[in-house]
Amino acid sequence: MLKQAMELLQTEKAFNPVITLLDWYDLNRRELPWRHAQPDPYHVWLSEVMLQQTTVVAVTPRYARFLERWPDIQALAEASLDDVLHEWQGLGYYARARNLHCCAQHIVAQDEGRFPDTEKALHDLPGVGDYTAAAIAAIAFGEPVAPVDGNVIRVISRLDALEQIMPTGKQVVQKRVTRLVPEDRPGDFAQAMMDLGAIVCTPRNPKCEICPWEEACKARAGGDAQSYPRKAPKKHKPTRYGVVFWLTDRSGRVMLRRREEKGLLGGMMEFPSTEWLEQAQSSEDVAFQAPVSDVVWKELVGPKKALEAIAIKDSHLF
DNA sequence: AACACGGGGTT
DNA sequence: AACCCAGTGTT
Repeated sequence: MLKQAMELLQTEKAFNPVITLLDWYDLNRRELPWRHAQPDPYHVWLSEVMLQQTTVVAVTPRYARFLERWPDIQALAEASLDDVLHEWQGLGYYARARNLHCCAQHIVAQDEGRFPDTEKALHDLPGVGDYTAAAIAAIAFGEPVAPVDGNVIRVISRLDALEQIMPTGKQVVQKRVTRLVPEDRPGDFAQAMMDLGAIVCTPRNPKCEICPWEEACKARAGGDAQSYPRKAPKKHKPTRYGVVFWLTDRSGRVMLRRREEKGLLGGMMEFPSTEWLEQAQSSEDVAFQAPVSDVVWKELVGPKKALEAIAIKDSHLF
């Protein structure tokens, strides 16, 4: 039929964003430790949780160590929470490690070790939200769903020049990207979207010249891709200042204290410090808050950088 | 909708 | 020094 031939011709010529993206992904496929042809759900789960708010560079060596120590979910379930938290040390968001351990025990005990295999079931796990449930479902089980993270929000906002304020308008992105998911390669599509956002469609100075979607991108056409996604003005977070105390005894041991069980870094050890206020305190106020008073405190001038590192000046952290 | 939760990066 | 980045859970 002539009509069919015309349609075929058109589909061949028309720009197909999904095909174009998957071709780009296949050409640039990065070999990462958590990439496999037949991904182990446990591996995908661990990598996705570890990658929450954490860079690939930071995750790569830690992921390898973690799997070496606990190669499967049974092994993780048998580990002590303390060991898991120590293995997680330095990665931040320690609730992730607690949830991981809790999930492992639950799955091994209640479900005979059978890993939840649908987006819906995955979402019930503590520490697995919208993004991670969709990511595991697509990558490990081939379910045609689309994880939406910051990368995907950025890529889709630019593709369609969405004026919705993000992340409030995340639903619009979710619907749009879900329509794009190819039935045959949902996992590759998910990873390709995130790679595109991480490598090409970056928050600042996006590399539009090498983007597989350049000709389709509305924001690019408008000449200001970087201004997407639209965002609400952020609240001011004032810097807070404090002093950390470094106290050693004759054998060189350093004084630590344990934080409250609830709240930030609950139950973990820290250096004694003053309150954290928006204005630097007087030396009298600092001395009053010192853990011991019958010593002569010396201000560390040389290693001040180290002190700053310990103090973590970032206002919203302390 | 706003905030808490740690770590990293760029300007 | 100031700013940006951004999943999950709680409120």
